[in-house]
Amino acid sequence: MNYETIKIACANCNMRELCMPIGLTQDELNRIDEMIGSRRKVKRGETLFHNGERFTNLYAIRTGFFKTCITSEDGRDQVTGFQMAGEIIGMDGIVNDYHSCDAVALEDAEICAMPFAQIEALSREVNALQHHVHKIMSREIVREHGVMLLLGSMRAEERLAAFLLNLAQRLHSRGFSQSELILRMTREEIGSYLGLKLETISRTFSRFVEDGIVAVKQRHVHILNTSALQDIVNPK
Amino acid sequence: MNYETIKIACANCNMRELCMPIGLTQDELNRIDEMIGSRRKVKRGETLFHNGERFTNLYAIRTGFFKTCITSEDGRDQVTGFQMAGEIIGMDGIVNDYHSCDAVALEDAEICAMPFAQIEALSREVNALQHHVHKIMSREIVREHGVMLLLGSMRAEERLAAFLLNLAQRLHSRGFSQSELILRMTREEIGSYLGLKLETISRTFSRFVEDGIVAVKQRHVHILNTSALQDIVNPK
DNA sequence: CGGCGTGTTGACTGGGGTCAAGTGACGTGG
DNA sequence: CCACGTCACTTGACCCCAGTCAACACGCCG
Repeated sequence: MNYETIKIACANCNMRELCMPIGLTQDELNRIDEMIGSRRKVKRGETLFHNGERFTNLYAIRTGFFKTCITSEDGRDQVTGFQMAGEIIGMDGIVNDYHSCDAVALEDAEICAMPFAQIEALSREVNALQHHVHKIMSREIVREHGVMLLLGSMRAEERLAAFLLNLAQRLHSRGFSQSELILRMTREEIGSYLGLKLETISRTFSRFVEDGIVAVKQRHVHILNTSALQDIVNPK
Repeated sequence: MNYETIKIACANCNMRELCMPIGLTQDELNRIDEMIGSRRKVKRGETLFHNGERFTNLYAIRTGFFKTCITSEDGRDQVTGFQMAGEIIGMDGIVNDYHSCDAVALEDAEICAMPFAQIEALSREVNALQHHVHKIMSREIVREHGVMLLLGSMRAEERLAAFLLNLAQRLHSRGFSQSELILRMTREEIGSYLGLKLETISRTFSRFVEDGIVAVKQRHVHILNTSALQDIVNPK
């Protein structure tokens, strides 16, 4: 049996509590299940959608890790976020019916494509779904406020510390260790997200290692002193 | 008759095409009218809502000018946006039922408070309203992507040039001159938004004046050479 | 008229960018 | 299984843009 054809119901998906509203009736869950058009694999390096592509779906990440990035007219690149299992991407496309950023898999991934027209139709009938969609978009707006604060007023050490804490916290809430993590992105991609150059990321990692705050071996990061990181982000 | 009590119907509001979906029937428009709870004045310097306040409404700006800003634990301040007539604010509050930023009037303003619960209820029945709400939130997400690009990869001149062009464009689409504008915010607030210090804003303005790109007299800005500004934003 | 908030300008500093060299991990193909 | 090439990363030297600190100017309002 080809794994790709298995239809895993939302009801049985271990990401459900992250990407679906809670407290749905069985009937409502079934209807959402029907809405999910296709589950698809995206190989590392492939794009799930790209700038200029017609918008039709939101995507729920089942497994894997993505980055989203925009490119300005003159070729500047900016990573706007890193997304992991249970998170929803594609909302940039709603406003103009075209995506305005690229979503690239940083490791092999599986996603659920959810036709947005059907999300809208169903959320007219299932209040919890409607409110959930609003919350997801609001959450993204608030997250971006935080990134603006980081980009607008933090120094390199503070940015990287905040980045590591955020990643660790999100991984932890998915059942992974809160102190050990594997970076799925390059130093350059971290730098782009944080508004820094890759050399600065590298140097800042080295300083953290010197100070005994983290241990770094390639993309394996071990956070040795969480509160020191927190003190860097929020100097008293 | 007290002006504050006048109820101006959405149907007659000259901001309608900016904050409302187009193509509504008269009946739908009337229902939206009923939804608008209160029209209220906010004096310059007053806050419309603030961080930590319970979220109940979205607000449509009828007249006036606002800034939204967040404050980090250690007291850092970041202006996350400037909003003008026809724009909707308050969407940060949806995700947690509490606002996570402050909205401060930079000039005397009038707003329409729209109870979000009623927006949700009505948008279950009026498809155009539902889609409009989604588009507004998506637009905000995309706008913030642009700010991230600006903060993450632009130099001071580029940031200020992009800021001025954006302001001028938005004012122009509201029927104002596309070359003359009055800044409603201080240099410090511009700086906060652009991730720069007020001295840098001041110096960059001076350089633009030297180069004959703009004329500046206090908060009155006259854009003399739009394409020069565009070249600064997008160096070829 | 005087005081304060806002803006301008100068001198100096420093954090992060730039450029360059070198190292190490990994995958591919012989 | 090893040689090689590529890509990612690290580190150093130097530079420059924006931050910092400080003095001063201007306009507004009491």
